[in-house]
Amino acid sequence: MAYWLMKSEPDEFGIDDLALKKCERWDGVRNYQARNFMREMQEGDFIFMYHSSCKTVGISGVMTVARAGYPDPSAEDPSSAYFDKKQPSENRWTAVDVAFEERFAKVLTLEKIKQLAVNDPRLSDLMLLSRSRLSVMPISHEQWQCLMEHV
DNA sequence: GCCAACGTTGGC
DNA sequence: GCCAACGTTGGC
Repeated sequence: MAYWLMKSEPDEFGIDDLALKKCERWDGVRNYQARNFMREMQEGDFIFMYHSSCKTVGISGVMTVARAGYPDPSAEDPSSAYFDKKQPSENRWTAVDVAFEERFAKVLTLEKIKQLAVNDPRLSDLMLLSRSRLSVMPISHEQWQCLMEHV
């Protein structure tokens, strides 16, 4: 059992959208490190959904991995915004399916997480705070518990 | 909308 | 294989 965090822009697809749809493909990731983490995901793993580039930035809820990594169909689809123009034939990219688990009553904001990290050594190596542009990252069990205590 | 951070591309 | 140019992410 592993824990992860994935970023999404809620104007595109947020926790409310997932709550309605229950299950959705998570595609369009075009960064190697993020992709490699997605390839490690196992069915049943827990994922924080993180809302970025929006009014209230932070963790908005919990998802689970419904289907482990598989070739991302959007990379081969010329009509997709995520079409891989360089190498459409050798699908380099990975998608997973995610299932809705929980929507937090209040977003656990980035601001709050930064505050918590000042005093709680469990959060000292949270990748969210050190790797600003990484959109998929692992979360340790300790970090997960610590963050859940403040939801 | 600005801009810092940083990943990717491509010339050499 | 270096590194400058370029493009994208994401907080503010």
